[in-house]
Amino acid sequence: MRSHRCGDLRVDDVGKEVMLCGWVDRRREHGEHLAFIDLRDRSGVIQVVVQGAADLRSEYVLQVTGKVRERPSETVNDSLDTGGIEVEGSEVIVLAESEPPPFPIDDRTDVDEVLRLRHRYVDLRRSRLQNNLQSRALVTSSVRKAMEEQGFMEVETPMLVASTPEGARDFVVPSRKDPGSFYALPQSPQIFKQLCMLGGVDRYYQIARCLRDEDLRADRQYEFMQLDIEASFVNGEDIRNIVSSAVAVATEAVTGEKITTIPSITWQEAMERFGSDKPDVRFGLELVELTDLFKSTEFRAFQAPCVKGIRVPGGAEFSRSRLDELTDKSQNWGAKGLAWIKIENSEMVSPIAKFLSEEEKSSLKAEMSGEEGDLLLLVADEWSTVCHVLGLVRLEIGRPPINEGGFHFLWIIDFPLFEGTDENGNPSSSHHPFTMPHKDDLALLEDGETEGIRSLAYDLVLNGWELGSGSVRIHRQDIQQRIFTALGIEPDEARKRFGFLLDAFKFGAPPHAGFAVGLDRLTAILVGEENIREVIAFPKTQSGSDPLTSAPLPIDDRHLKELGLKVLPPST
RNA sequence: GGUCCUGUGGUGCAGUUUGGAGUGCACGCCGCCCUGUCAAGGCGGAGGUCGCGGGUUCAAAUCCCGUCAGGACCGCCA
Repeated sequence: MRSHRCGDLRVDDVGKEVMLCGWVDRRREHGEHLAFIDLRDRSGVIQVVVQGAADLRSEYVLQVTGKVRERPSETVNDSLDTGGIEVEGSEVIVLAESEPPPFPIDDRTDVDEVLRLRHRYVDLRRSRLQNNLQSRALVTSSVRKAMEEQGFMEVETPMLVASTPEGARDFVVPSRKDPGSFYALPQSPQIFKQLCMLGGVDRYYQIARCLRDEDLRADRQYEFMQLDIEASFVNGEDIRNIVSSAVAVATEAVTGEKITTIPSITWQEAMERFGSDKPDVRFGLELVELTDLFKSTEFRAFQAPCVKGIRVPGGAEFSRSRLDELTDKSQNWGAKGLAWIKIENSEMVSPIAKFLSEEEKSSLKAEMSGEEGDLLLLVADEWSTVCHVLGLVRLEIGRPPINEGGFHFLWIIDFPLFEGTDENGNPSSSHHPFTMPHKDDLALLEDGETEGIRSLAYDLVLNGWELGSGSVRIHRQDIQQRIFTALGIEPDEARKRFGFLLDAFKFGAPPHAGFAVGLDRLTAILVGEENIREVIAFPKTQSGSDPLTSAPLPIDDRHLKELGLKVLPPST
């Protein structure tokens, strides 16, 4: 139906007879004698000149036959790639008419997102999404190539799997043949990729769809894509090098930026300095350790296991309402309060100034390198609360837009093996129960310790977003048994929950390790989008609905009955 | 489960603080004019459940309560 794409034509094509197809992007009519039509397809826009009246409207689909000609020099449009030429339309066929679109197909209008999602097929015509989807395709094709070149083999794993009690809430699929039983949709191919290693696949990868029924965020959808990787006879560093080169290839493909080495810091350091296990290192405002300084303070609020602060250069200008807002948020995030101190006219100006001794004030200023005009923000509490809250305060105050400051990849290593406790008071795995403990901490595990044990788990972080995580897996049954014991999982229970996997490990398990990279997030950051919905063709809203198809929807009773299901009335 | 923000012709906004006639701006739409525009231009016109429900008031887009939808975040996400 067409000989060329609109945006591909150049001055070299002058004189050619072409046939183009596309949408009416914009029209400029000059009465019954002359009209200019900007014809748009995926490649771009070209001006079609029509002699005589043209009864065309926005978004009509046209097939245009005509000759490419150079524009008169005074009418060249430098802001268009095709601006030096135009097509003299000799025949214009309307392939489809269009009602006026529900919103403008341009880049200037910031349209309500529900409207965009309801008419996503129209939204997709806009260059923002066209470009984003193109970049997304570039990410997947380039990482595929990178993985293949490193000797990885793509293996597909099932979408209908057994539900496991670990991790996120599962999406479930009722079994028709076995009413009352359910498949789960995979949260990740974790088990299967490890089984691939048992199966001698050696180097596995997959661009895998993962599903988790947890509340959505700007960087979270129910379903998302991962570059999933597992390799045998490698250590964690090998895996990190493999992943580093894959994301570097993707970054260069999309942005042209070369990523050479990706620095590593330990989880401990990330928490101490940035109050986060996914630090955004594009800006300062690092946390300052102040616990010792207030060791014997008279001020009750600072008599806590941990005190840290952030120095905000120039922050003395913060208004009272801004500080109150920060305090409210800090409390919402779990702190008892947020202490603020302004350094004005060489004085420590603060509601709490009177509770601090002169010595405390001067050493605080020195410790935090406080200068005239600065604001000092302090939190005192348990170590984890202090880090968590100040980490969020830091982002609230200083975080730049996602597309500023380049691409700061960072490896976070030496995660703790356990974190928190479950409802029975047993420690929980911070990554998953098959994560290999750090070899230097194996002795602690022997002693029945759980606190302070590091694991061979690692995360990849980009500009403050967790891009993915992975670990060295346990391939020895004795160590696995120790972990289950530490987690309070009895042998019977372990057999029930992970029996098939434990069985598999009896038959010659190679040492292996793996990783998974969130491709929606990677793509979003590479194209400078704050929200992964902008790099997904058909995303869901924050409440998990799809305004286009109205999913989720009830199903009829006959269908329910066939599946052996009954819907309870909404609880009140 | 929680905190905060948003909802006004088809679209994007202003108006809400301090209640007084559906008032305004830009784009789009419809009609007419226009032979070199390119976010074309000129003239004219149509288009409104101010998300929804209730309350206060002589009077509510505006104040109060509730609710729905959307968004950001905390919890949650091995």
